Amino acid sequence: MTTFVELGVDQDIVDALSAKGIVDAFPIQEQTIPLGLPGQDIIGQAKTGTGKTFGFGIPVVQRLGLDPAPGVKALIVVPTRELAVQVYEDMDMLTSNRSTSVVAIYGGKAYEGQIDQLKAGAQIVVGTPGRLIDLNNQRLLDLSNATEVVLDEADKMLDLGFLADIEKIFSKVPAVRHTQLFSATMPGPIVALARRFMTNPIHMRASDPDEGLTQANIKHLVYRAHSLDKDEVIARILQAEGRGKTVIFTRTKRAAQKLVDELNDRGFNAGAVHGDMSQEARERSMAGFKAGKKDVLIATDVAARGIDVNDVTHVINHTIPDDEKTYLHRAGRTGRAGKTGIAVTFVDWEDLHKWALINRALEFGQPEPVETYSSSPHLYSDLDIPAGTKGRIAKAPKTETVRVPRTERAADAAEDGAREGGTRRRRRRSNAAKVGTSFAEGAEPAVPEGKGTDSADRADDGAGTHDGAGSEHHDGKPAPARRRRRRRRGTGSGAPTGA
DNA sequence: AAAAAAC
Repeated sequence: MTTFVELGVDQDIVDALSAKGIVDAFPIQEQTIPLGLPGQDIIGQAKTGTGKTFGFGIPVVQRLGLDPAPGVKALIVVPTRELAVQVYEDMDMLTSNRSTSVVAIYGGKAYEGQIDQLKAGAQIVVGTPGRLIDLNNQRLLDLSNATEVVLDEADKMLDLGFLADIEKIFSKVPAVRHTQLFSATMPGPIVALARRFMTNPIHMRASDPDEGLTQANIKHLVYRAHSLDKDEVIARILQAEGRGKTVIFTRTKRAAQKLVDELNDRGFNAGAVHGDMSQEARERSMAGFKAGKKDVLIATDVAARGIDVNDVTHVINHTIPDDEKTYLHRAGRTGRAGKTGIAVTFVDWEDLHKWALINRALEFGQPEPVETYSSSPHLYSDLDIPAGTKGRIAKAPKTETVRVPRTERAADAAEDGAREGGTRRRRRRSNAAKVGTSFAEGAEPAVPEGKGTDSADRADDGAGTHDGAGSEHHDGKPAPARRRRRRRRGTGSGAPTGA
């Protein structure tokens, strides 16, 4: 571990960090700060929750120096309002021992306060594109001296929904500037596009490219949601012991609202964040969640990126995301700053192709979602994809990846994959083929209703209690239908539901 | 196609 002092960070910034208990630099910070300080353009890529914000933020603050001249000298652009608030708070912390002033500029809020701060001479602006351009058009935000420019969640900022705005913003800042782009995901085509806005950028990756994309601290569990009462199952997960805060993602704003109402009706203390809410209500939810007044947050993908909340132990994908990038960012709300987390994904029947895509892109090596979630609290042993291993199941034998093979062929292939660590490419191809097969089976449920066994479990579960060992039964019968083996696990699985 | 992002 390197300290910030050793990286050449100014003492007042070091003091601000250590006041928050932050002394050692994370790898992405060790790599980018020494380059960012002298003004090197950087594309910084590091996994979720590994400290990218300080990776660009510290150089920005330090490069502005102690120049008291008012006016915007640094611009940090982010994709959502909540992220603007968060990055603003980080920058405000970094500048707490110097006079540099920071302002957050984003929509859904009164203009007045933001304009006042700009007029008062704010030097660092953190904002979302719409309001930034709005105020720039009104000549209330002068970007002509913003020689420090950062795109956070850069791949998102450069995708179609934002690109026109970003081009507009780049046309307003000086041509000679220091430009930093950061994200956990940086697809090749986006990197190529990004170079248009940069000068000889260095692409820094904080991890071995061969390591894969997934965060090693996060365990991924994937369940088929066909004919599953997801609300019920999610409620049960929320009752599991050993749970801290949980973020639940839905595909639509309506689904998010419906779920938060449902969960609150069931007595949970949940909040929502989505684009149909007033900004005030969004921020109330976020603040309540961060402060621990609510321990469940239901969100659309507005909260998929960047949001950093301590002690989120679970991410639940009520609906599977569209692509692997979104999957990675959503899951990355847990397992941050060295902590561990669990990502649970429910795959609806019509979304099997999305799972196939994500499974292949993230190299989970899991041909299909496991059998329907059984409603028992012992879910954590059902499927255990060793993250950060490129899905090389063989490399984690003690993990005992067990699933219910849908066909003999699937079983054979799974064993094949488990045995031969060196055949990743071949296995991946065969996995892809298998997923294709299961998807192509069309009208027939890929897991036949034979999982009625699980339906039975569900019915039993209505009683509310379970014996701790998953291998045991619910109703006196041995668990015959429970075809998968279960493994006792310390957290969450060993305890009664506590319903 | 949804979500996000200005009023």
